[in-house]
Amino acid sequence: MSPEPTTLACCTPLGDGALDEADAELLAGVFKVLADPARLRLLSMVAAAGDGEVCACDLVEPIGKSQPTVSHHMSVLVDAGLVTREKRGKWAWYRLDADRLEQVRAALSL
Amino acid sequence: MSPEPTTLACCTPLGDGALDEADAELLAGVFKVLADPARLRLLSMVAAAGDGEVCACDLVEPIGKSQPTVSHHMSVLVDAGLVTREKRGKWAWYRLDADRLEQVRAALSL
DNA sequence: CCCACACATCGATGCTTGTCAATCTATTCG
DNA sequence: CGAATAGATTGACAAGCATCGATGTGTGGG
Repeated sequence: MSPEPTTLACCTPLGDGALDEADAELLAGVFKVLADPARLRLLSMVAAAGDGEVCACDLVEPIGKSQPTVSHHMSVLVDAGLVTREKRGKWAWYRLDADRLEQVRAALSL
Repeated sequence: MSPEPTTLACCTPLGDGALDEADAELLAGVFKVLADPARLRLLSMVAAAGDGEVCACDLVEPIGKSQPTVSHHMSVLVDAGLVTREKRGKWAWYRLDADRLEQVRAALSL
């Protein structure tokens, strides 16, 4: 999707006066990632993974979407820094980045 | 916009196992509202209002968008329950719904 | 009563993006 | 090496949406 890996942490909280255009764009980018039901379900599945990680092969069938679509969504989540991907052998394993999620949560503080 | 005022509170937190399709749709709807820079800036301006409320007339110029566009965005925020609108005379006054925002924040908990 | 003003609504338009089929890449195993 | 499998990438298409100009609606002042 976006070439830039959204390195910027994220975000002046809403409460800190009015956001400038740059901050708003950055924060909106994170919410754009969360603004899709399939992506939210995938994220929650990663978050709920028993041993902290989940294989891509276990995501396709329960989500009811095609493999390319799931791969696409996972890439978006990775680019946003919300999950990490590790390829082991033929499989891709995903882990939640809890700190990143906490950052986003903090951005909604007043 | 949407006829339904999004009455549903919002949301099983991400941590509570995998979200079902309905919850995901609902939660994604809230994030969709937040996934626009202009809307985030407007929301932050309402949140930062000195006396707790802000007039629509004070939003158009600083945001750099047309009056219809601002009106549209504010309606979306109202429909999402994030702000309330009160018309007094010729003017529309907006207030932040902090509880609602807190609900959204809580949805990102693990 | 009429005009000016604040805001909402409508219609049209261009861009973004979720989705899938087809294909490509990489890894494992005989 | 060659076949099979997991996953990523590409291309195409449709749907959604941000945006604006034009217009509609309601309010207050003269």
